[in-house]
Amino acid sequence: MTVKKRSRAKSPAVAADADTEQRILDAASTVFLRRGTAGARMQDIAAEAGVNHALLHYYFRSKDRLAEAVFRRAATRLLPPFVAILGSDLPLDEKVARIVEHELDQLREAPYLPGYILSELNHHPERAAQLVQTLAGVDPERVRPAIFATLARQIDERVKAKKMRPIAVEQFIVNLVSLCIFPFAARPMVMTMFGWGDEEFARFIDRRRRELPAFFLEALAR
Amino acid sequence: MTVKKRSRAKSPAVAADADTEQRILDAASTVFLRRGTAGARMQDIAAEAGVNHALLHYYFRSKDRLAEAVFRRAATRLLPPFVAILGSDLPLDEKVARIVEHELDQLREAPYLPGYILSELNHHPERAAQLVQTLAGVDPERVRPAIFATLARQIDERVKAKKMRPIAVEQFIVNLVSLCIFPFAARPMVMTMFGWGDEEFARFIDRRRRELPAFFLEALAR
DNA sequence: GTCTATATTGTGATAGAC
DNA sequence: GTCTATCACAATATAGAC
Repeated sequence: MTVKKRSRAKSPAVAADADTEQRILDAASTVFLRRGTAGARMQDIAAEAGVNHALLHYYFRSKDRLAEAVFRRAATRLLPPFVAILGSDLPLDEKVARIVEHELDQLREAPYLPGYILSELNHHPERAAQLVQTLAGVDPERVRPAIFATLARQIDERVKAKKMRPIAVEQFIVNLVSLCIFPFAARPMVMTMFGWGDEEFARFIDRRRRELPAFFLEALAR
Repeated sequence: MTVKKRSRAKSPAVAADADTEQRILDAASTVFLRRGTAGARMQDIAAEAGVNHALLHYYFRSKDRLAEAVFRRAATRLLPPFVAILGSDLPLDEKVARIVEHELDQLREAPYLPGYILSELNHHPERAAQLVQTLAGVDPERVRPAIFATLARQIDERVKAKKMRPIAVEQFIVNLVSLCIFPFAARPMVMTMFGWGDEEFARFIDRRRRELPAFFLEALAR
């Protein structure tokens, strides 16, 4: 059960090709994100990385550990920026605008990310807890109230100023995340339903990036 | 390659216990929805159904066919009502209200459905086409324009009456679907992030069911 | 129709040469 | 570090008795 610690002091002189461990991790991300953890084959990952499949075990010991590394990296890319913006002291409209722009820009480059994360969390809900800790770096019990307090105060101020209808913080967050992430998670369905190819979907997202902040903020205005 | 047609004329006299094929399909749904198609094991399905695993092959021949049957059934439950309401001649606000109520009621009973559908479609995008045909019963090229035309007309009328800001039909639909379905697809994440158990999530959905129509319609009002 | 027993792959993982 | 060869077992699938 003890984890064998390998010494991996790469001599920079030989590094003509990219770091192998990194290449494997990249390949694993590609395959896991497309096929899902359970559906992915170690052999396919090895082929994608252009290495022998024995090397995957040399570097990551087991499929489970490799999958965990990929999941951790994927989650780290998706959530922390969101939390950072939401917990900042920017004005509310600015937060919304930035989140929409950032998420849509990010996901345009990695459209499989949302589907993969949601899929993994549905099949392995226990990883959600680990995820929250990873993204916070600390106990979520301490991070959550901080974001909530800031956000709740901002909402409350706008409500008091009669510029906004009341809304619970949780509903606010879920609405915003839904509108940003779902279109990518449902990309195959959306494209088929509308009879789209990649370009049409890209244009759809472009437009969404421009119009979504107004849509969202208008929903709360009064 | 020919599919062996079995004769399955059940004598109603003996049907003390439930139809076995149905029991298997139900069990398969349960397991596939929780574990995903690739992650599910035929043995687990057999155990869940309380039958020998050889029977799964007797009734459904292979895991692939069983998975397809489950997927078809799941998709049939999720989408047709949505399309039906959207394509009806109800007034626009009524459509929104009914969709929200119906979807949230439905998904409260089957919370794994959205995650499962999205997951399967991400891993097997080719099934999306089959899905659209299944739900329409006919060529989607004929069904899509009909819904679009009705909806576009309704939106246009409200815009002309200065009661609504312009919005593309596609964005309208995706926004509505996002707000209804995403919270369930992201249920494990939402519950963990907010530190919720089942009851808190249920209350969250209850509240959402009441407030979402207004939120959505206000977003479009002017 | 339902079971037991068995065949047949597919796939993760390791040993050991280089 | 990287490869070849091989193991061990899990999982789908089938044969055949009842």
